[in-house]
Amino acid sequence: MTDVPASERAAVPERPTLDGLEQKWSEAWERDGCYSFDRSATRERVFSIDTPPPTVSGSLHVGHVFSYTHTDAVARYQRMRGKAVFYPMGWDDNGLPTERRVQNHFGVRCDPSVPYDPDFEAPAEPSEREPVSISRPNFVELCLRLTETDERAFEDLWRTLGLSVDWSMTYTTIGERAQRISQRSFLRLLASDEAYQLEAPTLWDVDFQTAVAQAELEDRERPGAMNRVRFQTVDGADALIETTRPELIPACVALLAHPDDERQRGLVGKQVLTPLFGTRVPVLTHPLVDPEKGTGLVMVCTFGDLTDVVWWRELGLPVRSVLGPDGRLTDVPWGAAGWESDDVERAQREYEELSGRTVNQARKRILELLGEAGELVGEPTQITRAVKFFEKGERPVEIVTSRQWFVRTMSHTDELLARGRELTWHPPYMRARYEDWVNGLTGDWCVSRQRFFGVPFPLWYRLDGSGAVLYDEPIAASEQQLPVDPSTDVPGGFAPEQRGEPGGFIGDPDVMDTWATSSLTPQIAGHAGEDDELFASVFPMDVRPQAHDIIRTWLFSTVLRSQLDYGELPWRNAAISGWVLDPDRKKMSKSKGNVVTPMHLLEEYGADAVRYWAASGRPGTDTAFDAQQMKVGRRLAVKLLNASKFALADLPEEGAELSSPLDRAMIARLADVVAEATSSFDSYDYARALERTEVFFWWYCDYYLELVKGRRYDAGASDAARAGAASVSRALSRSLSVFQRLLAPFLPFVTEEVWSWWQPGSVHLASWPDAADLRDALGGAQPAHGEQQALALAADVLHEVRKAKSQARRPMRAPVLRVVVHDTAERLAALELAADDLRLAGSIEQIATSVAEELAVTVELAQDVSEGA
RNA sequence: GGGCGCGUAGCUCAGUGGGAGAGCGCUCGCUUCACACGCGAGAGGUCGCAGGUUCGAAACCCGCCGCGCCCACCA
Repeated sequence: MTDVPASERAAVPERPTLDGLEQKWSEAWERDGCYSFDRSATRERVFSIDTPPPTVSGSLHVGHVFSYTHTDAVARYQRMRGKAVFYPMGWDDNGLPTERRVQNHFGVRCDPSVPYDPDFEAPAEPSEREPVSISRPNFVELCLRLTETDERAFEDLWRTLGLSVDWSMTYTTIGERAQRISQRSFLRLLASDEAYQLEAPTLWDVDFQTAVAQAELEDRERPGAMNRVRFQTVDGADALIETTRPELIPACVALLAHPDDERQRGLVGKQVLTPLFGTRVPVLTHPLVDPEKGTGLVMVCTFGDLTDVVWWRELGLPVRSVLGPDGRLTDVPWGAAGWESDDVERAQREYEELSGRTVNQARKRILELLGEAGELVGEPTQITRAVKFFEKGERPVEIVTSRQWFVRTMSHTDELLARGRELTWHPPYMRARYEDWVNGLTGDWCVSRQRFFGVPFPLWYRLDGSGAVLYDEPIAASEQQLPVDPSTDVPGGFAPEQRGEPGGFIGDPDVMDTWATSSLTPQIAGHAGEDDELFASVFPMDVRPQAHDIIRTWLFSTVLRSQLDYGELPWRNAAISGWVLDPDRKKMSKSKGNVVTPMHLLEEYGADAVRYWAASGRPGTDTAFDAQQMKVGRRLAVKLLNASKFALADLPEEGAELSSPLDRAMIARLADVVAEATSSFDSYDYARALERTEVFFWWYCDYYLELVKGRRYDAGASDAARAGAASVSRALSRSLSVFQRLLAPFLPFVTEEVWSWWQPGSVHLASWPDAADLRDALGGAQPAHGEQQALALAADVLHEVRKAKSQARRPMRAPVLRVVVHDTAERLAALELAADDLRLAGSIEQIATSVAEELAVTVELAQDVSEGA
């Protein structure tokens, strides 16, 4: 700690205030490059953060403020520990939400087959009629234009909140670097056979008409009807099944029973005819069939749900697909190979009633047809069941056969589980979510999406002489070309005119799953493969902060990509934050309409106050939104202003000694608090660090300051009094410096303000307080046990005196004739060390003592007597 | 169905083997020389229920109940 000459100190304001601190200091930090990453630092001196890039097209809400404050507190702590903190910001701007907004806002539609138009101007007004078809690069340009405003709104918020981000390191997930790195990583996966394409049953959203991944599914409760339907064996026996999806009867490929189900024994091995369509399907067995469910006999279709896929694959069943990518039933060639029927004419006739209809329409119609044919047994049962939805979708996902790109995960699950155990989780139990997810994976990661605003696959395909696509011969871009957009760029060896021509080429029309890019944030932020020096100094990163709901997506996929690219973890720690719940303990979400936007909170309570509320939420724990806590935070900030003003009114003389017992004892306690805050921060428990600091700070203001105030004002009467006053001054400047720094990670604005009153430079670049230094300041020897007892006992007695005055309805400065303290001889001896301070603090004329088993205090007010406990 | 977490004062929560705590809210008091954006004091709890281990359990073990989240092959 450096004492600055009084002439160079900023004056302590007459009336300190929190107003305007956000703007004043965020401008100063930007101007001074306070949070610039020190590129000269080697890896050991770096603390690197894999910042979550917020989805900029989503709404800003207090949940953002909550978790980003947690990370910022840790970042500020590490910076004060002397680390070069690598803390970039990213914007997640690629993906579906942006696409939808661009389509509506500009009245355009992306068509990857349209060539790029460099002179394209977006329509000023969206067309009333048909949307304009534009090329993918043009569409992406519009997306970028729209996201720019969103990103500014986020940046404003982050600056007002006081995130100590190095804004020169900002990246976007659709930016050129992100595209290049995503494409490069993909090409390498392709070369090492970790990426492959396959035509297979794929989870499919019929509205967006794109493949989706297992990780993007969620269950929603939906009402449905369970229908009992009659199949018949060729010799006329009934085989009853129950189904919620009768529209898939034409796609039925088998009936299944459990191998041990006696009731079905007569049917197993036989052929049955599908109702209405007369297709012969076998009755087989599979252990996954639950004999307790329905009739014990289940229909397998291609494909009604994921279980169908399992049965289809394991039993080697044929594909009979009736569902198109738009969610409507397609035409079907009854009588052709694979579509055999005992009554082709009838099958055609019945199916014409369904063809072209949506799933729901077809379901309704086939139930009528089955009813008319007498194949419906009994009344349908109304049930509620969980149905799989794409998390951003509006209709249930279907399973459609299509050609997609996959990244291998199933062959790496053991490595992924091992990496999960290497990673330090905060809090530790969050690892279970990761392990559950890895253990529950059922297939490789489908990374291709039939969308537009994303990173394209850097691939083209040859066309044969008839113009058919030769998917098995992809032409990969070279790494030097990246990033490429195959819908516009041309592969080596071809001319632009050959696009789409027989013998020519065609670009891969798909883009990558948004997580395929987000899973590379450490590489993107660290400029992997493009700035080797930087990347080496930040990777593997120290910490990934994120919320628990995206462990299965973001965290998992990042671990996977790092494992595939480098064979190691992308970071050492995962700091998992909870959610912000509304006061009714429901998750805040746009759809529930319970979202609280943060900007007005920052204006009303101040950034430090909002941060205080956020930092009180413990790692991993969901926290209810509570404006009351922000008021408490504001109180703390105001208290720091005033306590600082008090302490700085009189800085210590050169050579002032910490001679007084209470001062020494307080400093010793403070050293313990520093030690605890430090170890809490080291294990990412910012909330504990704050709580311990705060509790002690309030005690310090309420008891310590009151106990020593009198001695401080009483300076000058004698040598002893001067020494006593000098000791207070020394203790105040010591302790205040420590409090200001302990609170700096949480309340960056007010701490910077009070620091500026008496210290050079930024508090955020000052060194974190050190418990050993504080103890050294006591002259080597720890305060004696008696000094510690004196402080505790003086506080207890002061409390009793205040109680007596309060109960007598007298002012706190009302004089006390006599206080009798009853306690053990040892403790009474200790109290003697604090007697002078106590007398001044309590306006006490005389302190008498009496030996007793335990503490009791008698207070005699002037003209009044009151008993204490 | 499996897993994880939680259950302590009206509210939000801390407390991992030995005094049941904090803040807010509530009540009462105090124009106190850092702070009325303040200060002081007080009331308020069967620590979800039941059993066990222990000299001693809010904490450790077993079971149950309730809430939340994640996962699942929900026909």
